[in-house]
Amino acid sequence: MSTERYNPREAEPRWQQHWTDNRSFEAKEDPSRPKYYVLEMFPYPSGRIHMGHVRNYTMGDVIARFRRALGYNVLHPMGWDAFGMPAENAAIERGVHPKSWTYENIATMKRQLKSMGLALDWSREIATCDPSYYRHEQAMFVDFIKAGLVERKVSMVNWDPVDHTVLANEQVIDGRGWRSGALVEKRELAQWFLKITAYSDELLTALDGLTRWPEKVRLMQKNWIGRSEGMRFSFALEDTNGKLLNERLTVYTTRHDTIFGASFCAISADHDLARRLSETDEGLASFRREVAALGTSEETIERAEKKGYALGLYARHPFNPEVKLPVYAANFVLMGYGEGAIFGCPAHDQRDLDFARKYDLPVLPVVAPKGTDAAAFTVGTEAYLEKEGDNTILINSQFLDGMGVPEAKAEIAGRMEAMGIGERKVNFRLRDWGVSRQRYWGCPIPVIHCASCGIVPVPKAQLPVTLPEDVTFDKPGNPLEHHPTWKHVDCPACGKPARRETDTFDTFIDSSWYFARFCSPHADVPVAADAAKYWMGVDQYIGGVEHAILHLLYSRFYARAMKATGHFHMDEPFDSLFTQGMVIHETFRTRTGEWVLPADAEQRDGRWVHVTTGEPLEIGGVEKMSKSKKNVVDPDDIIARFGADTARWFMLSDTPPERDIEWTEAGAEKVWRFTQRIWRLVNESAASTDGSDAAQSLELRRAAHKALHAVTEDLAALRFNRAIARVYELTNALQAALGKAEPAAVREAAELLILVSAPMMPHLAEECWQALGCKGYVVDTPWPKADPALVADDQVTIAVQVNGKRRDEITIARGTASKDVEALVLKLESVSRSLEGRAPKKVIVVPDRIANIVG
RNA sequence: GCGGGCGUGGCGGAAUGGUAGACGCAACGGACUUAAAAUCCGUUGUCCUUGUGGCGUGCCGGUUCGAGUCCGGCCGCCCGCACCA
Repeated sequence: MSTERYNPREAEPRWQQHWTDNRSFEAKEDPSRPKYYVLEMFPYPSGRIHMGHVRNYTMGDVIARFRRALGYNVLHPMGWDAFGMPAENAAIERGVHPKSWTYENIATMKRQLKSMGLALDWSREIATCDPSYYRHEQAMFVDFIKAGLVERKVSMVNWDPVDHTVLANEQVIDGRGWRSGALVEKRELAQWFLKITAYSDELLTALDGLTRWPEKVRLMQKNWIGRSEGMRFSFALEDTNGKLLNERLTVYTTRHDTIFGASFCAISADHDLARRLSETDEGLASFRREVAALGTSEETIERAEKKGYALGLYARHPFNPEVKLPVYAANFVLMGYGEGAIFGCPAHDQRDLDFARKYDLPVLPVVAPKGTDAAAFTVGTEAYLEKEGDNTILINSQFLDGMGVPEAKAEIAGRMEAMGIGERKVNFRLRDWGVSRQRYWGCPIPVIHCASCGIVPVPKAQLPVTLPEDVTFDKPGNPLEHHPTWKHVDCPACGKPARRETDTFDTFIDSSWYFARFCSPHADVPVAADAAKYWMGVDQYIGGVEHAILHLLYSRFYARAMKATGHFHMDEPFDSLFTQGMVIHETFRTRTGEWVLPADAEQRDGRWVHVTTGEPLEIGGVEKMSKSKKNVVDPDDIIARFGADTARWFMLSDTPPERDIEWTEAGAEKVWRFTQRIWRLVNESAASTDGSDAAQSLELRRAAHKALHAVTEDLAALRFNRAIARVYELTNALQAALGKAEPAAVREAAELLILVSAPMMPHLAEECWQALGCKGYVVDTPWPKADPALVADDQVTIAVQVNGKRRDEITIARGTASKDVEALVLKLESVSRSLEGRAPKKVIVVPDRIANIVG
């Protein structure tokens, strides 16, 4: 057979053109057909696509093509998360305008994505930096203001001193800015907030309904929202002389049962009381400065020592007037949670214990395992925390003695409520979402500040508020603030000179509703209801786990906020979520420690050296591909050398999609050879006309239909690596049968091989389809149906065990009755030998699987 | 510290409580070739006394006719959150 090699470089662009000309992937609403919306997290146009994109978009594409073949009306759109700081950094570093930088990147990346042969509907392409997109974002924000979902408050913010902007709590990682890596400082600023906390409970409880989300992601969100049930109550305060003040101290606790173990109270350094007292107490003022300096910095992370400053105030114990609890300002009490004030019970809280030991405060255990002698039970340097299964009771606690913890909590809550000093209260860890950013390349916040009218939303008729293009980046901070004219406008309410808001939105807002915009990307409302009702929710959403909290939580909130303002109809936009693993690669570095690109490393005489310098290289760990470690490969290179199908197939083979996959050159070459093997095999199949072995034909047909059946199930469950293993099996079976099986069987197997591999290698499939002389195109061919009679064998080989150890196997007709199997196995010589003369006590038969003789 | 996940050949990994190691890679042997590459055929968990054999899914124990899978306890690795009262 002298078939020419398959040439992806020639074939792939040709098929891509065919699909484009054919408008194969443009989606139209069609209520008569079942829809399927598959979406991958859209990319930030950073410059070029990376292998992580290749993996992510390949997975989505396989699903899109598979569902389409199954008869679904598939929506598979693509767009650009186009606002963000790298564009401004490019402007600062290279003098390019953020807009042109962004659009050039989009052009490059679009070309790259097209070269992957993705089944995308490009007619729905959106870019979040386009006014036709962000005008709707602004309009919805105005509606959010009216609906009370927006708040402007002065608050302590996380200030990134490198990027000169505010960060949300979610964007501070280990005390550093998520993008700049700079140590975050605390500052007080007036900021715009979206009231995500209004939905805390709702966002939490609705997680239970997201049954097709990874359990891990649901848990992460659950912990992030952080619901806790406790009590808010207040202490009477007195001064050093025992004089009652006309001010009470309110604290939050989840352990009100331990109230008799209280030995101090502590308030945050930012607490209102501490602020006021520091005006006259220089020691306190300096303590407050010290705490502020620590802020969210590294030292805090490394568990700064517990420190406090005694305020000279005492809290009266609500049930024991004899006991006075000294009140401290303390560095470990957070202003943002609960009341910013606590009571300390050292025996049962490690932080409180550390604090008490330092300041020599009493440590009185009040909870102990049942049966413990209360007088003898002490706590040393480790607080006693009850573990699961501990049977604990209250001790040293007057009227609570002998009660269990839940009972004691109920008792205290009841008494405090009766006394009118407190009530049960649910608290959340989740904070409101600060959305103001002091940056240029973002969506302008559509608000005007007027000296007489206050804050005035921009009237919808005046939207969009577009970004000025004539900006400079020669000084730090926000170019919008420096712009000579842009911020000066007349107040829409009174007409007097006023000032535009110069903050822009956090870019997470842009990505919190794009999935809905894709339903009607050209509509003159944010989301056209009919289109959204047809296409939403997203049947399969795919992206990295790194978005498990931020993007996915914001989107869930946004859906609700849009619903509340009439822009959307559902709460949960993503029916099914899949988080794929990263692409990892070996790292190389020189003796001097400089990272080297894999493309510049080569093996000579078993040693790794630099391609041009010949310098010896050390092989480092296999790590996530990153520019800093230079262990990246360029998708363009791979596609140019091997073709898109090879890159796609590699990304799906061997490793389960949720795990990290290691890219290797050798692996890519193997896949490339496999594409040639399929090509050769299909051509040989087309020419195979003289086989006549009926048994081989049946065997091949069985193999083909089994493979089809298995691939169908595996793709539906996103088990791409298993689907691919089944394709290899079919390839092997076809190869073995060539020249022996009848031409019809060979042809059928070849056709099925093409069709089941098509979602993964669409170009090669089309090319093979033509080579085999089939009608039409693979892209228009429905997914085949496996013949059940061929999928199930009529003979099965079952294992025969004696006392759970495999001793033999027998081949019997499928569905043989248990009693017949039993009779059969008891006659086996291997069985009687293994029984060593004992009589069989019992025989367990699992039909078509196994027989186990107990004796 | 809290929460979660994972430990299977030389490697990536298969395995509804039912024949552990599918499939791929690597390695080895052979065919073809002047030679190499490519391709094709075969072997490959491990041990021994090579059998109709023993052992084997991180370690220890349990449930079961039967455990990689379920339960309990360790060990190791990975991830998320982290002074949240």
